[in-house]
Amino acid sequence: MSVRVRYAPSPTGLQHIGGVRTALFNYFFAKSQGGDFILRIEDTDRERYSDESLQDLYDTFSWLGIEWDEGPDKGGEYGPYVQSERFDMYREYADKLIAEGKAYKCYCTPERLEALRTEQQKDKKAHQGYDRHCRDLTPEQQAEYEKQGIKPVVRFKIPLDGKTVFHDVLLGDVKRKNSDISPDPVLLKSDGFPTYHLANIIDDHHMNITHIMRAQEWLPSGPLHILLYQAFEWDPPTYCHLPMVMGKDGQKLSKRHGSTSLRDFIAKGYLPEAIINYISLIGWAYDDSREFFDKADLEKLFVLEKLNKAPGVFDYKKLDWFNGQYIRKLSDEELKAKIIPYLQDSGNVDNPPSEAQDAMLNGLIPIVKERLKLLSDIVPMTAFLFSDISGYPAEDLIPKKKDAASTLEILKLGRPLIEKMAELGPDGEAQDEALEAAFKALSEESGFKLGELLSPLRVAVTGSRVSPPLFASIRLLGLKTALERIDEAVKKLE
RNA sequence: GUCUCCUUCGUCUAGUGGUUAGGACACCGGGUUUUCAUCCCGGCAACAGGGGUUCAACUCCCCUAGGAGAUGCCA
Repeated sequence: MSVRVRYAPSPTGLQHIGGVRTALFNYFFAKSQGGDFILRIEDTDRERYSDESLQDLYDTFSWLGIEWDEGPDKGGEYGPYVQSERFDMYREYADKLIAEGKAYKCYCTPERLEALRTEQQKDKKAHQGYDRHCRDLTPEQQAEYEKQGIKPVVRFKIPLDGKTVFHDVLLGDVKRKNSDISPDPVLLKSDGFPTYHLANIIDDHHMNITHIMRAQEWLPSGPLHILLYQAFEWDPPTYCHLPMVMGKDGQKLSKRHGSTSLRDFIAKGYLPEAIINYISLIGWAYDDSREFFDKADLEKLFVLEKLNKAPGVFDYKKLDWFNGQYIRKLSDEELKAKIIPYLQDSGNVDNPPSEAQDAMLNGLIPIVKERLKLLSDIVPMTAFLFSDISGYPAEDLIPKKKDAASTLEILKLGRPLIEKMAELGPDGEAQDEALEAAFKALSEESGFKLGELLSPLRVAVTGSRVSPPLFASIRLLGLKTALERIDEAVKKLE
């Protein structure tokens, strides 16, 4: 039987690292096995549902370049792939369970359940959860509740004794006493919608899903799901509970740890290649040394056997490092295309870029490429080219161990060389080398170190002690503006 | 509280009875460099603890401790 796996997100929020990791692992497993990857929308929570999250799902995966073989937008022979469109099915199966005595209607109000829960928490009762109040209602009692117009939920009868075991590819056999399983979970809500547990089992069965790969937070639901498969007399799929992704403090990754939604990562300028590569390495490793994998590699190399059991901490710094690596692998043209939107958003470049701006961009790419970690870094890194920089403190102009007077001297010494840069050679590396030679000569002649000579000029031109290479920056800025800035620096010191 | 899962450098990990316990990120130092970054070199740093099993345990078993997750008409 060929492998069929699914990613089944609920459109109640933005796609986040954890969900995407689960999707990726499912996808890579399917592809490595020559199987199919299916997308199913689990929109049974109509209170938290939002169109925006649904759109975000599509946007995120299209950005990642991950495609499913079957899904709402693609079709397929097992559709519909949206649970709200499979509504009737769930009701029928719930009724079937009731008829067979495997489930029952419960008329308890949310208020009663809430009160029950707080009381249990207060008393630290050994067993928490529903007290099975309605499990054995007489027909008369049921009729009474019905008469009151209470809309019941349908609950599953968890066996009172015995135990349930299921096999997990990663974890082995997971055993649990039935008395420890959440007492009689809700299958059908009072609004007629199924809960995750019911819909999930029914759909996975009908969609012929062979492997369930989901985060370990679902592990406690495993026995319940097995019991449900047994109740329907269906064969359960193979389970594999993936280690969870944690924040720095070891808790489940969440917003307070930093960005978690892919939308945030995209906005900051992470590349899909970096995200895919890094995320795939949380809880999975190929061998003892290889760490670069692209999508195609993982489609071939991913194996369940290499999965780790322990949860992994999401390391933003390592992701940054990967991103820098992937930025450097980009061609100048590719990087330029990716950077333009950031410059446009900041208002520094027109849409589309003017001819002059385009030329400037071409010159910019080579000098920023190995300095970028995030694409968005381009904005602060090049701010001096687009806006006034005169706000820097005068002290910044003064090199270490020097004073204002000698700095003034340095600026006056350096200015003529800059002014004549065009005469030293054509724009580009040749000019850089000639200028550098000129400054080295000046250094020997004047006794100032090369760094001491260039630092004040750098600050004068860029407003910062840290910048892209000075000479190239001056060419991009324009010689005229650069000289004006040097003159302003001189005034600042005087 | 109860149940379940987990436990190798700060972090991600390699390791399947005999290794100087390897790699990467981070960090620290050095080199290249007009600053920064890149790049190169070097360093730091781990088998949670205690019992077994065995000639031999990071590797197998048990206990303890710690961590996490679940305990919803959310998924």
